[in-house]
Amino acid sequence: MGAPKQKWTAEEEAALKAGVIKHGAGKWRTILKDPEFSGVLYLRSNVDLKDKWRNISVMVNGYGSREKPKLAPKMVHHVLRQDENPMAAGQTDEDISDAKPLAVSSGALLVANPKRTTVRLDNLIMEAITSLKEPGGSHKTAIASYIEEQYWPPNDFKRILSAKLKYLAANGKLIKLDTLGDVRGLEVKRKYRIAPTSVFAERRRVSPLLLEGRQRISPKIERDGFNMFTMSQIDLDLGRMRTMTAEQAAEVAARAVAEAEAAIAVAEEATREAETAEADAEAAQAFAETARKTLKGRTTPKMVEFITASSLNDLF
DNA sequence: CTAGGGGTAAAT
DNA sequence: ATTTACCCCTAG
Repeated sequence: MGAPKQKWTAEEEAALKAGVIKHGAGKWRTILKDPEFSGVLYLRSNVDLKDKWRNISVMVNGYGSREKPKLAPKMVHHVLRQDENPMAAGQTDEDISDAKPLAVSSGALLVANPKRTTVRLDNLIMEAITSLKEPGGSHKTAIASYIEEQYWPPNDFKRILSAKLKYLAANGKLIKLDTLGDVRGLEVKRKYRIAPTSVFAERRRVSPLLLEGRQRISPKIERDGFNMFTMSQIDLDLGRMRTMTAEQAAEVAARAVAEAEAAIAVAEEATREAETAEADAEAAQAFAETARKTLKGRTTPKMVEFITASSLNDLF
């Protein structure tokens, strides 16, 4: 029957949009095979992409290919920014009209369309972060720039953005890095990254062959010798943890995981031969590991369950 | 493979 | 009730 439902995540949507820009609407197989997107879209089929694109289009102007026009085409104030998209060049007219939903979608949504003005700034944020693909996450300013570039946000947008980021971070949808400092010259502090949503919910029907592509979590780091500075920081945090409530500790542990991932992402990006980057990433990972063990060892069953339920397992 | 038409059902 | 994800089918 139907389908148990797997809502499209913001990053999948972003990947789809990016794919359409890069390869054109309709080149779904191509988008899917593109290594740049296969990592995110590996559980979607070409038909899924097509249908999703259809849904997006429908959402934008009351009628896609389906749905009869009940309302006369309202002239949307052309708030649409004729942006300097890479697609302007040598595209067929078909491609241009096909790619329109993307442009209209966001631009119009944010400013013009009265009904959908409330449209998820959340999603824009997610899209920004995933599209920026900055290792370890993105700063508020980068996120703001991205959104401003792509859309036409209201003037008080930055204020709202700040509030929204704070809210999302408090809610666990985003993780704000702050205990880690620089990793190999790259600032990680105050970056926001998308929380590990345990995207590991496996799906039936997924061709095993497609899974080969990319392992979610990082390279084995096989150095020995830890960064002593970071280690003492870890000790400090662990010590503090013992005096916390279960919830607080769990939060810290969860964040530790996120930061370990961030550090690893940064380490992957920053020059491969860099020893210190790896050491830092490893230290962070070790911290998370230790945190997990410590927590497990001393907590109530309920707490262990919480931890397991959160994305800790994805990492280890 | 893609475009669409059309349908079901889960979420909201 | 609407939206949204997914399915299936057919014609190019």
